[in-house]
Amino acid sequence: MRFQKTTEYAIRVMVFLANNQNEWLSVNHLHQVLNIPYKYLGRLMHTLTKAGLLEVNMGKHGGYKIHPDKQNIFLYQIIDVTEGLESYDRCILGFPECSDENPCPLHKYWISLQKSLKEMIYSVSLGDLKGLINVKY
Amino acid sequence: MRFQKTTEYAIRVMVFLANNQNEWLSVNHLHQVLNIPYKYLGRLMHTLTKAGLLEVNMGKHGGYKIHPDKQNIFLYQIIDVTEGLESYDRCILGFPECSDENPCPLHKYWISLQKSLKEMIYSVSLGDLKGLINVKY
DNA sequence: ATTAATTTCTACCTTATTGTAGTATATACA
DNA sequence: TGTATATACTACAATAAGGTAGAAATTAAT
Ligand code: SF4
Ligand code: SF4
Repeated sequence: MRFQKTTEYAIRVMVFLANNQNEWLSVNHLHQVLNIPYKYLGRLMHTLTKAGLLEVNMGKHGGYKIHPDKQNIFLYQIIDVTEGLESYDRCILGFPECSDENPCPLHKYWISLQKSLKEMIYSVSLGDLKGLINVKY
Repeated sequence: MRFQKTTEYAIRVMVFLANNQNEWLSVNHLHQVLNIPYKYLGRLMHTLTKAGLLEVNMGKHGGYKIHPDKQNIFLYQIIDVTEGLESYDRCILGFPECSDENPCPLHKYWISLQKSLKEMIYSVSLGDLKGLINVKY
C-alpha cells in the first residue's frame, strides 16, 4: 500500500516549487537538489506542465514554476496526473463496487480507511505545506 | 495508493478460506469461485503455506485450509507475505525517516494517515471477517 | 499396480513502471 | 549571429509485477 515512486517524486518537486514560487527552477537544479533522476524528472516536469500545474520557460535561464493560475494545488491533483485517482473508489478485493446494503465482511473496514485516505489527498494543499522545509533533500 | 493485485488476491482467498474452515479447498476450486488466475493462485497458495498461514494436503482430494495453529490471522500478516510491511514505516516522499523534531511540511499529515492505515491492518483479523460472505465472487 | 486429482517446481512470457541516451528545438545574451 | 543553457521529443533498456505452460511428485481410491 504505497504511492508509485513517480507520485513521490511529483509531490517532492511540487512541494519544493511551492517553497520557491518566484524563481524559474531548471530540471538540472531540481534533479541535484531533490535527488531525482535527471531525464526521468524532465519527463515528469513536462507531464505536470501539460496537466496545467506548472508554467514553463524554455531556453537559457529557463525552467519551471508553479502555474500562476494554480496557486493552491491539492495533493489529489498531483496524484491524478501521475497515477490517477481510481484506487480511491475501488474495492480492496478488486471487485467492482458492490452495494452498501449487501457488503462483504471487509467492506466497512475498507470503506472507512479509504475515506480517510481520500479526505487527506483532497484537503491537504501545497499552501498547507509552505514555509517549513527543513529536510535535506 | 493501493495494494498490489497479489495482496488483493491473498486477502480474497484468505477470507474465503476463513469462511470454510473445515474443508480442503483445491486451487482449481478457489480459482473458479474467486476468479483468480489458476497457475498464479497456485504459486500464491504455496507462498502462503510456506509462510505458515495455510496447511496443505497434497494429492487427490487435497487442497488448502487455514493452518490450525493460526486461527486468528490479521491483515498485516497476509500483507507481510505478499508485499511486505516496509511502506507502513516509510516517508511519503521516499526519504529515509527524518526526526519528528525537524519534520518537513508534509510530515504530520502523512504520519497521521499512515497511523490509520497501520491501525487497520494490525487490528482487523479474519475472525472479524467471518460468517458474512454475501458477495458473488 | 494403475489411474485420477492434486500440489510442487522450473522456466518462460507479458505488461507496467522506472530509468537512460541522444537529438531537435527554443531562448537569452554577448 | 553565434554560443551556452535550457526544454521537447523519441527511442530504447532495465526492473518488477503479473500471468502462462508443462512436467514431476504426491496421494486416494479402485
Ligand atoms: S462488499 Fe466487499 S467485495 Fe464488495 S466492494 Fe465492499 S469490500 Fe469489495
Ligand atoms: S519529515 Fe518529510 S521527508 Fe522526512 S520523513 Fe517526514 S514526510 Fe518524509
